Amino acid sequence: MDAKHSIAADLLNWYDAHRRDLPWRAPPGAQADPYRVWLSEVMLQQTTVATVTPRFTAWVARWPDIASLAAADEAEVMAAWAGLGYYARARNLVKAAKVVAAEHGGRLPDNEAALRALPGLGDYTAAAVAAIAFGRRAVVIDGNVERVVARLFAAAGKPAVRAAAEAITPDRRAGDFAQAMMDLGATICTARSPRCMLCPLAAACVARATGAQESFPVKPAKKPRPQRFGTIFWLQRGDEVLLVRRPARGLLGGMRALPTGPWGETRPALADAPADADWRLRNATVTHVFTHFALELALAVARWDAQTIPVAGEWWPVREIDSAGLPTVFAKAAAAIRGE
DNA sequence: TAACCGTGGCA
DNA sequence: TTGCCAAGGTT
Repeated sequence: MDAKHSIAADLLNWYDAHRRDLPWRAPPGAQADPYRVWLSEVMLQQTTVATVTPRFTAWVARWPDIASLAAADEAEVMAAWAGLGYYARARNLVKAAKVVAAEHGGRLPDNEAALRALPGLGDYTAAAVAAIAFGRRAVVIDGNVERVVARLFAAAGKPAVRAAAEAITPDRRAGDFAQAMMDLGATICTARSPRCMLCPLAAACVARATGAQESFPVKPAKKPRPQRFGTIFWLQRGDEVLLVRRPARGLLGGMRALPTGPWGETRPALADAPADADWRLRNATVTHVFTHFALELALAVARWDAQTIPVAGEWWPVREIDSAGLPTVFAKAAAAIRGE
């Protein structure tokens, strides 16, 4: 057995003894449900296992298979995703479920290329589903694999990492191999302070040999995060507050929301209010950090006494605001206004 | 290619 | 407190 086969064998042996028990994983040797594998992979995109686990369980209780998801009410789906972030994932889940229902007989395609063509499945997710759900040999590269492989071979740059990952991916048990790499990356070969003393691959690790494990993978410098400002408009009629639906694309796309003016580089006042009302600006502000900018929101509050609705939207019971499926930034604003 | 796209936990 | 980090994808 050569060195590269030995890596896969050693890793799989470690996996058989130390694999994490996760709700989307089938018991050892059993066939995984492709829908659950797909759903978990999408939920786990840039999202921790701890965050995903309860959301996954609730999701499959509500939409247990692809057919139910393809027929789901999109507003309910978006509300169910609220708080998880990267909301295009939820929109693409429904889109892909409809494609699978209409064009694939209701079953996920069982090969990487066809999976890759579905919305929301990129190189990583298509490979992961092909390997984990269908036992295909696929080169699965996520952040964990990139880190593990970069350290194992002191590989710098994505092409070098991919070549190395391709070389060590076994023909058999490719799905277990991928999950083993991810478990190793999540529990042993961590980004900070890796536990090399516990690593089943330590003897083969090039970076470890020179003490350079924390220098891999090589990360590009990050750009500064700009500051933006905006105003949230809380319009209350009796015990209800005005909620709107954000545009289908872009930031928080398709999500229920509190009305807000545009977010710019200077502090706005009461421009772009959804109604001509007696707006009062609160002293407190709400801050929220997105991936690529930080936001400071002023809070404007007014009453609305007419029976009409000033803009396209809905009156929502304030007492039930937590069930509206608001993204976190709006949930924060609602909590701040109600708490005062 | 690089910008855009969320959130919560942790050192 | 601030920045980093987590099973990435789309345009």
